Amino acid sequence: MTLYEKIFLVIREIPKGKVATYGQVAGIVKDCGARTVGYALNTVKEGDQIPWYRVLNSKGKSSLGEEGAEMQKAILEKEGVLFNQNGTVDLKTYQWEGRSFEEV
DNA sequence: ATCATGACGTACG
DNA sequence: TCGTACGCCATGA
Repeated sequence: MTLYEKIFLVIREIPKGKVATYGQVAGIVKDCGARTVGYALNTVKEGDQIPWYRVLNSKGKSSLGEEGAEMQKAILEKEGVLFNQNGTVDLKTYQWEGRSFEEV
């Protein structure tokens, strides 16, 4: 199993209506840094069934461009995640309490 | 095997 | 408080 697979497995565990940060995922999948998580998501294809939109940076905002961010925002709102005026997510409210990779 | 790159994070000015 | 600089690790050429 590659590191990406691990990352994807963890991200798939993010429940609907919750979000996680790159750093958090990196912490769960300890064999990598935050950048690797983002890089992994970048390689995700559309048919991979990965809820990439539930992963935000430490600011609680999408790291994509404006366009991607808006799309992501739309999807998340559809799942019940509310955004602030500045387009960020309230992490202390919606951040997923991820378990260790071992539990998965 | 090496070089350059990328959806991040933290420290410092 | 905001902006910039540097470090992190795995992947693809």
